Amino acid sequence: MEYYGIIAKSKLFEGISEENIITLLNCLDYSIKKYHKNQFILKQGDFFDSIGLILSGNVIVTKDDYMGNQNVLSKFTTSDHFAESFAASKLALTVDVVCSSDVIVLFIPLDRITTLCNNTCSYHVTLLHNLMRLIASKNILLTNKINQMAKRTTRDKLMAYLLDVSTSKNSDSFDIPYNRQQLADYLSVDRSAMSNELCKLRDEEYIKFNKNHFEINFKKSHHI
Amino acid sequence: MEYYGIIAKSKLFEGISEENIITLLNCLDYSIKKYHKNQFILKQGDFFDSIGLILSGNVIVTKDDYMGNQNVLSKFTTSDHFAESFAASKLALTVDVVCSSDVIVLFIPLDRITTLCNNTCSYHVTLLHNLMRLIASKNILLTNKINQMAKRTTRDKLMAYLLDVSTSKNSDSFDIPYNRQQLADYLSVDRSAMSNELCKLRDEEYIKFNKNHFEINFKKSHHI
DNA sequence: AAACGTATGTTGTTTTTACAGCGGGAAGTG
DNA sequence: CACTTCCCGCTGTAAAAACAACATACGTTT
Repeated sequence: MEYYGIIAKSKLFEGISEENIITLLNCLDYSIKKYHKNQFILKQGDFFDSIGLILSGNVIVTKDDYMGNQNVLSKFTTSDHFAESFAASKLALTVDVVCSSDVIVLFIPLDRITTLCNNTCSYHVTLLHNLMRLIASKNILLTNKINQMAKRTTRDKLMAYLLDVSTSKNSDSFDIPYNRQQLADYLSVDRSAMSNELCKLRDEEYIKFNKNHFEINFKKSHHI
Repeated sequence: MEYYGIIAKSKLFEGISEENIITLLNCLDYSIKKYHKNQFILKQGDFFDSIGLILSGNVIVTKDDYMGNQNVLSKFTTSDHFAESFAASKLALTVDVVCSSDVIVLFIPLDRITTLCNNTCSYHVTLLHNLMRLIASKNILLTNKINQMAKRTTRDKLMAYLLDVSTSKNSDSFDIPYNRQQLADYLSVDRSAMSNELCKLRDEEYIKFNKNHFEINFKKSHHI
């Protein structure tokens, strides 16, 4: 296996050295599979009990809507992992996972991670904690996003988003990780309408911004 | 402790008998706290390392928006659990947890669940699996909801939701667990506008419905 | 039967959004 | 420099949503 470096870079194996990964993998009953471009790795409706870790290539997660359009929900690349929530939940997949290039994937059965082995190789617990932390963190992110998207107007969506970022960075002045188009996609609104709304918010002195740097000026206390 | 029955009913301890819960709790270094109505259990910004399991009473999860309004995000009652994602993610709370009645809570430190004890009490692993399954399942639900809410029009939101329910029930004919107002709240749209759109969809013969029973008539294949 | 509450559908008005299109500025490139 | 590309802001129009108000149906209570 020439892939230890790639595995070590993944968030799943964070904090575990390459040497320890070699030992650990022996516990994990892993398998490696190769796919061609455009091949399906997983299909909607499948049940799947393993985590996928991409050793090489790129995959996309897609979902068909009622008009038959294929929507890309997310993209993953080398060292990223996928399907962990489906494996852990034991629910059927609600999406497709498709190769956008030739791909090599390492699969680790989830129960080999959650059921600690007898020899308790010391980093097995780290892996379990990483997995749980990753799934739980995603949970928080998704909940926050829903809270932002649930606002009825673009203005309120923006305010909710900016307030969340401000809170997490613990400052009224902060950078956001998106440009305008990416932010609009994130909030699921039209870019130009959003840009317009941002400028109105600036003119009304709720916020200041320059490129992706923002300052907010409303934190609570607006009302007595 | 007169609460074993309540604990046994929780999803966290599903599949573990009351007797085994008594044994298991000894491993878990739990604590029990009592709160008055309107008292805060957890506040935004807190870091918290335990899972809360409600032994008695009701709590609400709230979040303040930029206008200072308190929005209720969810409600929990006896046998429900909360804060597991924050504990597992090690992230700061982005919400408040407040008592809407007098409340008694059982707190279990998360690392006592994820770090299995030496005597390996047999149901410790079940608890860990339950926890992971619950967090991962919520993850899937949230992802699906985002995918539905991300549609730009009420019509598309409805279609995405109904298609998801249909897929999960594996049938074109199914009940949904919401009345109109609840569905509108779930999709974060206006009830009457949504009701209107549902009727248009019916008139265009995309769907049929009666109360909370729906039949869909579009599944893919609409386009060749 | 009458009165009431709840859930749902309907209609008209106002507000907000999407959409398409354009222009200007910044950054990169030949 | 000339040219392209990308990003962002701006505008007008058409579509959609929110909102408010009311109608209808159905069950329950009195």
